[in-house]
Amino acid sequence: MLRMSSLFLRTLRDDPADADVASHRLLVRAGYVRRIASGIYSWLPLGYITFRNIERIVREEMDKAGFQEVHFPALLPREPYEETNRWSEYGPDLFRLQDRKGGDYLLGPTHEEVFTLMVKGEYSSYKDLPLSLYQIQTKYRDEPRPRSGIIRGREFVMKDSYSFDLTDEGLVESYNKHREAYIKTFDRLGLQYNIVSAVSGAMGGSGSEEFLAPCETGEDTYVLCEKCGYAANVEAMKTVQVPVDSSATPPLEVVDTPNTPTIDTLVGVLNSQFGSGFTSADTLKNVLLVADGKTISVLVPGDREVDLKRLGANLVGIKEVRLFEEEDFAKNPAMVKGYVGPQDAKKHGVTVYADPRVAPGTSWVTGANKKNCHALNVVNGRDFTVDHYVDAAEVRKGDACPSCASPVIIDRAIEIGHIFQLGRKYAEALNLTVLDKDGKARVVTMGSYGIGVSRAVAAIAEQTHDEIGLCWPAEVAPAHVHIVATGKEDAPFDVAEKLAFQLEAAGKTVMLDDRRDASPGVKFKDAELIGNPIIVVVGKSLAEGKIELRVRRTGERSEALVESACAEIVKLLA
RNA sequence: CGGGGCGUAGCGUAGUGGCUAGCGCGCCUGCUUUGGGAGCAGGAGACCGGAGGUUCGAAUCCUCUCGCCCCGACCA
Repeated sequence: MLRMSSLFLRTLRDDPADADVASHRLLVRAGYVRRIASGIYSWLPLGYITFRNIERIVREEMDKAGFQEVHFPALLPREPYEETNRWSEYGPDLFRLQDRKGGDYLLGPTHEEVFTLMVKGEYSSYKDLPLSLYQIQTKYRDEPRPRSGIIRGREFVMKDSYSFDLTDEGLVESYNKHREAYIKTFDRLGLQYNIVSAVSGAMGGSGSEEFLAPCETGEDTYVLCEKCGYAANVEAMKTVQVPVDSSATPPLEVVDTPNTPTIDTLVGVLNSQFGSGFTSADTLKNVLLVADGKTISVLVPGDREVDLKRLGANLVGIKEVRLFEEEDFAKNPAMVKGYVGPQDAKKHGVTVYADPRVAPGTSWVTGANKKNCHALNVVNGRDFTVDHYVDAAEVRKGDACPSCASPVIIDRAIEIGHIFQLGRKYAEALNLTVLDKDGKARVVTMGSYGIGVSRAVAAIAEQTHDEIGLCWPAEVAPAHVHIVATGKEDAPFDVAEKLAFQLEAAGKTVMLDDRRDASPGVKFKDAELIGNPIIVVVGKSLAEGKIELRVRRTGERSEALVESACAEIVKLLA
């Protein structure tokens, strides 16, 4: 039982000045967490109880699925990360440190290497597979900019699992088992979420889905089709390409368009000189970039920007992309800034990428590769060649759903889980093989699955809070029932305590406000701020042998006789 | 790393060259009060983020520095 009279808790009346998002503000105000450095938080009793409730649910669902828990150190040696190249590839986001002998260590940002090595050390037969291991561990990432309180910290707790299989089919099966376990976990946590297809990005691998909890303050943007349920991270959103018959398009024509280095100025001149009706969507934007040192161009319709994040995620085999700068133009005199067109790309050795919207047969106004000149009727496939199609244009609300063509919406969310089929990258790098039936060594294929445990505290707070405070689902709340005793007589305090014992005997957790010196108003405000699902008030109506029951979420109030109160409360919680 | 903002008591803040740094919340003591962040009286608590400088005099002006928050870049 948590007794408010002795609980290590001080609630704040004012919002902390450095907290912006609701979860951060309320978790601080209600005395759940305190910031100790940028992106690093301490958990106070209420916060830690809530945290452990979430951790418990995650653990239970992992165990039910047959995954086995292990525990690795957070402090790790450099070598394994050297072998997979991540000591250097992870860059400045990795917390590195040295021991007294000058040996390099790191604080684990994720644990693929050590899991792989552990399995390698123990298992060597296909008969031992499939296998799924998990741990719940503190992770460290020196984020360039920690933000939003608990949502993106530099120290956070994550449940990460890894599956090990002999075959690709086995991997899919393990992946699906995790997917099921995640659904059960997040359902129990009371989170609303969407499962969206994602690109696996820096980690490599193929199939990948994210569990996103929609909320205003989320930092992930995703696309959702309300009609058919298609959901995808913007990076992973596919654009359906519709080729066009161009046989009737007049031949390419170069025209003078003085002082039109931008799409806007170009459209203006086109409409004044070549009849009206031109819009930016009729023009072709030719964005030059340097990809791993080579010049590439990316074509998108003139009314859209190139989404560099999306492009980067979809460019296969390219590590680093940056925009052309002045000095790049200076080095490449054939590229006329503001008047670039794809017509001569081949000649200059420029690889041409195009968003699928720039479909074969479509006709455009684009640069003529000559200052103050543009070309009309430039047809894809006739006047220029696209080397690769890549989803690169910004995604907008109303774009066509790739599966049913209805307009999609765009929403924000917090990423609470990520599952993906890692494949053989780490097993290969660390030489994790098992002998198959024929006695031949075969590289194991892996899956990797994460749940942000500490982040889930914030995500639930974001989705469930209201104007007056936190508002937890029963299973994660610090207590199922928050009993407030009011008045200066002993009676309400005695009745409240008795009820608390009854509830505990019935398997419910209880927080009892037994403070003698706090006024009823303070107790009510605190109860609402702390956010336990049922608030019980023992006070005035005790004269008639009654107590008051309130449901925090709905604000519903009812009365119950003291004798039947426990049963009523248990019923309310069911 | 670029842009913006902010560091004054545990928390929220006022104070733009002049007396002993002010207020609210919280905390301590006493009395009163007990169904919506109570009232009165008394009290403790601040080297004004740090260093250097200008000045008769600096929380206040200048330089440097450290830290924090937000937007972007980056990252999952």
